[in-house]
Amino acid sequence: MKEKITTQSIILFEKKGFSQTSIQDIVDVLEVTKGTFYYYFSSKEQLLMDIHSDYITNLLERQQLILDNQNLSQKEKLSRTIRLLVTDIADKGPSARVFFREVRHLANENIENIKKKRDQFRLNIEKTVNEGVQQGEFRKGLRTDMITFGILGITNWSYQWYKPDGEISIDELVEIYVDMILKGIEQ
Amino acid sequence: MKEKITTQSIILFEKKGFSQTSIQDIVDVLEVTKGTFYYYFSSKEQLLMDIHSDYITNLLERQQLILDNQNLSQKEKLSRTIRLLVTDIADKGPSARVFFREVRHLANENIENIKKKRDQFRLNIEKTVNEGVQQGEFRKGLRTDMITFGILGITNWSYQWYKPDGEISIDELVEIYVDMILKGIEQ
Amino acid sequence: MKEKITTQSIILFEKKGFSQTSIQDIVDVLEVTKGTFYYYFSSKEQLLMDIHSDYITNLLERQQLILDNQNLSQKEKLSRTIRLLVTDIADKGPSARVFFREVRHLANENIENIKKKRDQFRLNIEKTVNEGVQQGEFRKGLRTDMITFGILGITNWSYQWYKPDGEISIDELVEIYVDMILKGIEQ
Amino acid sequence: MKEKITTQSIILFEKKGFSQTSIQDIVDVLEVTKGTFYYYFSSKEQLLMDIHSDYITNLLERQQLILDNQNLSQKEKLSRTIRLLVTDIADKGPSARVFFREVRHLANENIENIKKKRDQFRLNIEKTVNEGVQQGEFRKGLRTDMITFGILGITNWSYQWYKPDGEISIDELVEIYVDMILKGIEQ
DNA sequence: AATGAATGAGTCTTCATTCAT
DNA sequence: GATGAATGAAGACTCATTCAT
Repeated sequence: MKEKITTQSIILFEKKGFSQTSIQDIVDVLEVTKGTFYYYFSSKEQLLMDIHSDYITNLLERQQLILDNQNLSQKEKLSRTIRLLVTDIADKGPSARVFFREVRHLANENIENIKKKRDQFRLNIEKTVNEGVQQGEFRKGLRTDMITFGILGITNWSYQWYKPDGEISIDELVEIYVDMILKGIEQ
Repeated sequence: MKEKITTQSIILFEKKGFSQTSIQDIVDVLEVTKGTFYYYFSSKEQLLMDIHSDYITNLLERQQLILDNQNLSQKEKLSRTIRLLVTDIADKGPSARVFFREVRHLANENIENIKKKRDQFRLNIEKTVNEGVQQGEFRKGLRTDMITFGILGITNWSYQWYKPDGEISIDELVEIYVDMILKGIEQ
Repeated sequence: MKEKITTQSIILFEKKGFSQTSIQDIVDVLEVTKGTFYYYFSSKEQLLMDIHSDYITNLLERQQLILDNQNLSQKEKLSRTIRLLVTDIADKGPSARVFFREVRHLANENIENIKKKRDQFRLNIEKTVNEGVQQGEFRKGLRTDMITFGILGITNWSYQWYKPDGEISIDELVEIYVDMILKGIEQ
Repeated sequence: MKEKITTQSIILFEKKGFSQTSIQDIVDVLEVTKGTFYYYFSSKEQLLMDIHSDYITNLLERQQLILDNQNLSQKEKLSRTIRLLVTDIADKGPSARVFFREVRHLANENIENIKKKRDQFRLNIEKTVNEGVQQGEFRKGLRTDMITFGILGITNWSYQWYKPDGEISIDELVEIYVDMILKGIEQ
């Protein structure tokens, strides 16, 4: 039941936004009562926290798998990280969108842990770019921190406009963005 | 008074979010009463509509000035458009952030006009890139629609993380992003 | 309206207790809506605070009138204070009972001011007894602080059992208690 | 387990009040579940009833022991009854406080039996005073019913203010009150 | 003897909105 | 132009209670 609530909440939060989704909305779909919700979650915010925490934790784990692979060039690592983010639109679209949109609704105590992991993910990308620079794969003199924000901008913004049933496939999109980004920073 | 309400609302919407800001919050700061608010605006959503409308209209106008300049190459037009977007963070930060974050709260009737202008802005960029391709400034075979979303991703995402009092200036940031984007798509 | 809400609340708090009385109960009787309640009071506890504050402030004022009268002996001052408390059962029964019963529901921030006045009232009695001892009206060696608690016990407890339409009048009760107390402590 | 629940409930009821204490609060401390509670008690009110019933039954028994002692004067009987009540603050503080404060939460059906015993306790005191009057220990013409309420006021009120770790001991307090009361009513 | 899941009615509170003045 | 009073619908959350296991 806890899982059913989480799943349903993600769908509703994505569709209507966190603020616009009431507990009643959630439990109505599941045909249970509000009491049930509060049996599993201490508050609406706690639920959002769980969603965020699950998502970023999983994302970080998958990023780590890429980084741990010693055989990959930095270009390849960066490509795969971009692919990771973009393919999540199709695979975990709602979770991902909720994750990127509703941070604001996490109060200070809760947000710290999430924010730390979020920063970790970003810093991992920055490190990859840095090493790419040192190893001559990317241009010298890049502001790698700003470049990293640029990369995240491209990928994360796609959560705003990408329609899974639109005219372009995820694979094509990944290719286009990888191409644009690598050309943008390589020697 | 109408202007004071708008200005104050933008500040509060940016700080706390649209949903989390009550009419009471707004009028409290201005030391007037809720009745006053409803004298000038028919609803909370109408106010948000006005803010969005003002912002996108102004943005479009300034974009048009760039596009109308016959002496500029497409690269230059694109650079200036990027500059336009990024400098707004510093100059119109709150408005811009409200614009990019709170679209969701506009109901269908209101959103059409805004959306049309928003799309227009994007299509203007796409057209610039297209012409750049035709004139040999940018690579052949680019999916210019996706590239455009990528460019917007880079610029708009900066509204999420840029701190005006941080270690990097707007001008430096513009330079970095123009460089990254142009390198990413030029011949 | 604010006054009507206060008056009605006192009646209901006395009859059913603070916890058992809902805002709905209060506004139902007045045939207004809950919104109205919250237009005048920021919370249920705030209302209780107001009730307590009004009561103790008024009680202190009337006590002060007695103490300021230079012509009275300490015995007389004490008699009049006892009369003050006991007659309030008839005159302000509900307020008084709410005051003596529902202190517990005031959270820490609110209670301080009330508590201070409450203590002031008690200390005023203690001072009267003390002076009575010094002037030879009351016995030497009395623990005047404990005696004061005893006096308050007698009077305040009457709020628990006294029935205005019972077989004994307030005036008779005052006489009995004044007699008992004075005999208990005089030379 | 039943006893553990009762003991723990008394502590919590005293600290937070009956209404403010949830079944969850009680079972949390005992590290059992709500089901367990309802295995032993049919309702929250039933539990409160049990607590009241236990307390007053025990109090009555101990009072009876005093009254049955043929060798005691009425003064002595009264003294011992006062001592009985006041020492309970130290010995059974929480139970006693719950008993004196939370009567209100007993609904009509339950309260009858308790009330009868409560009245019995009071009437036993009244009878002692009456006999004291007849035997010339106390003054003629006393309204013994009101005097009894006065005595109970003094003792019961001490449950409101007495701090076990304060500057006065129970024994001293008993002495002071016995003195005050006896002087107040004796020949 | 005890649990864990679920209920449902109720609680306080918020807030956009209306309207007579 | 602006106010102050009032509304009413909705929101998050609590909690005593039930019951199959």
